Amino acid sequence: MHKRVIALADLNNAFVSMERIFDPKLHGIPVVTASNNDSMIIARSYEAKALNIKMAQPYFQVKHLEKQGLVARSANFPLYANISNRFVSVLENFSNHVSQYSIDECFFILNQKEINGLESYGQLIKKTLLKHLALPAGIGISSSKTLSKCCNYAAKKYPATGGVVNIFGDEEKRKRLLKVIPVSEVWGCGKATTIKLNSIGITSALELANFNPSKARELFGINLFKTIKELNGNEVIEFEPDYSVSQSIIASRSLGEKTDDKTTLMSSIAAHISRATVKLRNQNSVSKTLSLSIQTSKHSKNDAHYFKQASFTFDYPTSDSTKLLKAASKLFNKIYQPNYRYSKTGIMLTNISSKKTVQNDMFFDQTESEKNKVLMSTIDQLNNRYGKGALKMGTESASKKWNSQSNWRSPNYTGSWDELAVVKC
DNA sequence: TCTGGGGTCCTAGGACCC
DNA sequence: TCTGGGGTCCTAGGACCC
Repeated sequence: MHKRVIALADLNNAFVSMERIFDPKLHGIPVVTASNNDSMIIARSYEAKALNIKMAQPYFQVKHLEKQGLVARSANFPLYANISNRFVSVLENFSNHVSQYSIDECFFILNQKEINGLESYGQLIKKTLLKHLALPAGIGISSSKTLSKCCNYAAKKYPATGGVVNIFGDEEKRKRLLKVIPVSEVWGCGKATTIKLNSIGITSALELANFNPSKARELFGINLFKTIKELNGNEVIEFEPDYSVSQSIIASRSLGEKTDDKTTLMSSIAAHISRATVKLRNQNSVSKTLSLSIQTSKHSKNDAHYFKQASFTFDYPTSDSTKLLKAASKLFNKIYQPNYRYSKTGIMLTNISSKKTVQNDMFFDQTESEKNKVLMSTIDQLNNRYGKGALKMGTESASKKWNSQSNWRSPNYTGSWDELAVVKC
């Protein structure tokens, strides 16, 4: 059976590398990127990893390392998204089939008969990313997504690989590679699966690859079955799922300060509705179900934990912020309890369908729908022209107290005319 | 004192129907 | 004096990913 060449490009320490493009001072020193509220570490430079800083570690635990030269940046997602698009563009020069998997990873298909060999083609791609975008990357090449993930693991872990690992069509290499990869590092094997696999004596990726697939299906479910097939070089996971239309849209934030003030909480919820519906309308979709959640910190030892979620299903799917806000307000009053120190609010839109395919029956108020459609597109246009948040719903502005901290945010170099990098020459 | 935000898919269990 | 079986739809929750 003919096999396709499935490659993966994965940016090294993506957010830190992206910050370094615009601030050369950050090279060669320990740098981390902090999540919203500057609370958690979501990217680390090699130097930061060497200081034993862990992924997802709370920042306050490593703050003392600032004395040893640690530098923090607040996450700047608009900037990262922009650079990510350029990353995809570069890869499109090398492959006609590029499928972006995450902000820093792309799968792509290569021609098996690549003239100078797949490995040197991989090196060329890596060099081009470094030259054009100043982004270091690892390249994995094999015949399945899961194997290419394994290749990438080795490309990063073993400098001798030169950052490119190609095992396409090489059975011996595949076995050697999988032998040195712990099963916990296999794409799709999380904590729970790893514990269960270890308990039946499977600790390496190779042992997993040799595990009976139907037995695995029975004990672990369909996903591990697929993983095993993929580890054996079979392309099972769909190459190009449609990422352009989300099936659920989430908007949530930790609050800058814990509070039980209803106005503040509702104001944060209104802002979530705004962001979520813009995204919904941009993909030409409507949603039938709104869920809302409020919660206190899971980690606080002194406070009682409270998490409550409620949802509402509309008679007709909608993308109208005002309708969603009204529903959110009702849900909020249903689940709100005073005297808790709330730390986070969130909403989720589900039951999403394309605007075109929605069928309305004779009771649907067409006039009102048209009126709101015009209002929504006006809001979107004004926000596009004058910047995000230029026009807001009343509730949104009622309180700013929930806004989160980001004290070390780099400028939005590529997304805002006011924040372009200044080059002196 | 201080622990993110955004997704996907699968599964189990309840409601309801015949 | 004894508790069908199969199907569908929905929801909540879990596991995983970055």
